[in-house]
Amino acid sequence: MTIKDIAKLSGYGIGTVSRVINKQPGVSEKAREKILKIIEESNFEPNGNARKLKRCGGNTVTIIMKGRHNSFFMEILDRITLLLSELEEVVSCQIIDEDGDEVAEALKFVRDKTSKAIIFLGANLALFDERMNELDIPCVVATTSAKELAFDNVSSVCVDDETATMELVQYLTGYGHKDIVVMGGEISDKQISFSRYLGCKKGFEKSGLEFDPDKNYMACRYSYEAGYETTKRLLEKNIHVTAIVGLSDTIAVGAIRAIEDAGKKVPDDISVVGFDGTVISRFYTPRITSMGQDINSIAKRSVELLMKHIHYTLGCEHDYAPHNLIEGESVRRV
Amino acid sequence: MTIKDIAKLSGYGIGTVSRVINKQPGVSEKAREKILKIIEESNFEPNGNARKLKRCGGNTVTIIMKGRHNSFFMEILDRITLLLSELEEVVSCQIIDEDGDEVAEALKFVRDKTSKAIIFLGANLALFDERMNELDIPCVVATTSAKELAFDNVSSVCVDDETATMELVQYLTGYGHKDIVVMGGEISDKQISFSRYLGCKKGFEKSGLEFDPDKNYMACRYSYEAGYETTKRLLEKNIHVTAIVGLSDTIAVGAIRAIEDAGKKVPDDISVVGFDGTVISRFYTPRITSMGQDINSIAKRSVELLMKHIHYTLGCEHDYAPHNLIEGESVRRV
DNA sequence: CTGAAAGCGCTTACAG
DNA sequence: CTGAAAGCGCTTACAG
Repeated sequence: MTIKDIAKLSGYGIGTVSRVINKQPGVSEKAREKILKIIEESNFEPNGNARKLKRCGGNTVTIIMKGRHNSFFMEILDRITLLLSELEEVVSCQIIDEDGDEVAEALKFVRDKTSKAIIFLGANLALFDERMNELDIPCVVATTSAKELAFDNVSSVCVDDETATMELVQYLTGYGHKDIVVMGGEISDKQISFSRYLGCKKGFEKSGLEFDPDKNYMACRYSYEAGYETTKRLLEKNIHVTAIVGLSDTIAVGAIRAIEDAGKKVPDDISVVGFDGTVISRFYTPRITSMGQDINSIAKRSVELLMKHIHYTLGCEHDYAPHNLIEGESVRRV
Repeated sequence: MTIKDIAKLSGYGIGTVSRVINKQPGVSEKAREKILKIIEESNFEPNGNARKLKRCGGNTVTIIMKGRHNSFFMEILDRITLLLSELEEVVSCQIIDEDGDEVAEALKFVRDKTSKAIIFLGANLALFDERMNELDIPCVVATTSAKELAFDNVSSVCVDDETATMELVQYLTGYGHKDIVVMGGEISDKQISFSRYLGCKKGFEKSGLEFDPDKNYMACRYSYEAGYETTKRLLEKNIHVTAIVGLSDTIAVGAIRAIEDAGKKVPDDISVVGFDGTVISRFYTPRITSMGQDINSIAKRSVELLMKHIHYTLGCEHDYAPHNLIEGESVRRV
């Protein structure tokens, strides 16, 4: 069943049928009704590939999500997908490895002419290199700031990671903690982890504590397993620690599990805080105090910015979404 | 940059270029080399939409995942994606609501001619109705058995939910539990929850306990929140319960949280077991005893069956993947 | 308001 | 082994 069949069946030409399908003006009410009826009856759906070929590209909004075990991203993905489908956008999702190359992935979709816009859920800015010249469709990076990139088609939305992390550390020092170890991503100035690292440093310093990277910071992937292993290594060193900052809730969960396995209690022996404010932080035992990222804002603004790009081709914008500390039961005063 | 440009640049015709691109025989080594070199230099990528139009359909394997907060599905998705990309398949993922209509979603991809095959991650068989006539591409349903459907293009892989659930209940009764409440999905004979429900029943009966649906089974969505609320309601009833079976790890987590919030302890006051064997069950405090589904097997067999369909168009198969109990710290003897 | 025709960028018989 | 041509199913000026 093609547009040609519908034309024949309706007695009109394929041009008129096409106009009806695409809700274009310049068709008599009579023709529209008749054609619509026939389309309805025959269950006709235009061939997407032909349309995309003719239109020189698809109209799918592609979401590239980095990391498969990231419930924080999943929660954002959930919101974004919902918002986009309310706008009747066709959305497709690609999930790549935490260490994957999101730009290479995005390029595929551009070359393949299927996507009209891309949302990156997580990003390593180091990968946003000269290949971006080819990536000439609207993009939004969610949860990482793309401000310094200064590409005119790449907007971004994220929380102020530096400030949020600083506040998280200060929260602990406010409870009297001095021996704090922070566990977060590899420190590269092109990654989100770097802002958080700077935030840690500031948090320590503002609280009058010295920040020694070797002592106070441990690189750790954002997973339960990594949080567990890193904490285990820390505990084996047998140094005095009263609080651990996991720069994701997954790390915090792994940390708590490792502490318990070492025969200690959270928060009685060691306090633990997380980052992201994902659902598990509210359902873990003990509830985990976590720096919550405003998932709704991130999703909403990401979609808004993308739509702006798509419809008005304005310059790009870089927004902050709110963060706020969610208190749980995993911190005690020392 | 099109195939025409490559033809001009290389001095050959577009037919020859096309043959080179598609690795078809009947091209001289000389021509192949020259054309390949030019394609390389110009960074040319054939227009996917034109190819798909010509070939009467895309070659994407589409995965339709039901439910956005399902880390069990995410873990399977992870494996399947990996396996498919090792086979150099193009894969795309659609995430729909837990209560969404996966068949309607699949139909979109068929009508749109983008997918060559579909993997359903989770399914409500009630939706697999006469619309399936139109869904005439290879399909695999993962985690739900599609055996009774008897469509010749729909294979399936899942654990033996009935037996697994029975064993889970028996595990508890083996530890002396008699007052057991099971929390699982709505009981409809077209859903996975039904097999598990039957398994419960069997487990009770085989242990010499009466199974009263009103007393021993509570319908509950597969989420932390639902597990929490359902358990809260249960505890408020103030009936004697020594063990709760959550038919997903998320339900079990919610249950534990609710029990703790009621001032009781797991497993001291109430034992809790989960289902799925997801990562969180191993990192929760206490570690949750859970009926593990063999994620690797499910993923591997799903991909194998799909490939069989795609390449040999054999009849469909319905496979069981292994299940095995993972003991944690959430059960005590009574 | 409507239709005939060109053309999007490929693939694939067909003829050489 | 190679090229010219038809055609996949649409959209969109263009002419009427």
